Amino acid sequence: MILEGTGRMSINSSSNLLHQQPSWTDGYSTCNVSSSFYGTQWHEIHPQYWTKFQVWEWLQHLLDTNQLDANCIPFQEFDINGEHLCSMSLQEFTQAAGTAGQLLYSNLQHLKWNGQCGSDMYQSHNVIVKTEQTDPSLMVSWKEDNYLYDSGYGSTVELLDSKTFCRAQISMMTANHQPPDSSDVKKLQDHTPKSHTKKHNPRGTHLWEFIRDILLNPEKNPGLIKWEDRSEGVFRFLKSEAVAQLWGKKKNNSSMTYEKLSRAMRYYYKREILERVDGRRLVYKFGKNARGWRENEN
DNA sequence: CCTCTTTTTCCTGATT
DNA sequence: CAATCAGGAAAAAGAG
Repeated sequence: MILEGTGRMSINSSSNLLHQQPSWTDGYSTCNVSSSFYGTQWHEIHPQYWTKFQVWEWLQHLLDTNQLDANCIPFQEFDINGEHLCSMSLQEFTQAAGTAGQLLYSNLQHLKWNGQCGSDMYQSHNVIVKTEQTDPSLMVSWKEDNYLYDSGYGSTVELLDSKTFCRAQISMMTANHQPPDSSDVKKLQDHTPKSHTKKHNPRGTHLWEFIRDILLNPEKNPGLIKWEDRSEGVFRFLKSEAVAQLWGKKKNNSSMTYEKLSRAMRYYYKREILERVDGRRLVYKFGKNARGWRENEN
């Protein structure tokens, strides 16, 4: 049902299978169950919007759930907000947190792309809780993606099960959440800039953000889009139809095409989210109203 | 149910 | 020629 599967496109799964997990932020809106307990917290909004404090909450949470020693993670190294955090590469994480960097990076990537999963997961708060620590297997699963992206010419997007991983993650997250008194968490529940609810869509479900995040995740970007000029925000679609398929998958619309996606992109010109780059096909440039794409943006 | 914004569809025509 | 680019129009989707 959810699958497109219409044999319209060939499934050339033979070529290099690349990982792709396009649906970041998917579950944030629906995962508000715990807000009644703790107020808005780091796990309720996209990492991109975390405050410095929420970044720490997240770090603390990882320490807790993984039963790590506090000195495993140099908090000082993470005196940064979510936007900055999201822009960090695996190398930077490793550099900042040593071996734990791997874990941090993996977890963050998962959060970025998977959000908090469906609300249904959260319901199981105290029911399912399979008490799975972050054992090696789970760590590995985080590193794998939930989707296999086949970048073959036919641009077929094949999705494998993602709920599995979400479930694993949620169970991990909830496992250690005993009653709502858990130490640190509740002390600061006000830090979330609820203000993101300003206009529309507080989370990142917009097309330009989707594009931006593909760009920002080189590890997960199998040559779909490439920076032409990183500092200027100029980028180029390498596989236009493949990106469109990915976008379509995210929107559960199997008939998305680059033709249609590009129309939406063109609407961004007027809003200055994108700037026109003429003469060059498949090339776009982030405009002044696009946020979060710069390397050192704050 | 209504309003406003964003995205999707479709289309005609121009460019590359 | 096939892909893109350009926008106008209008419908569909989402968020409030």
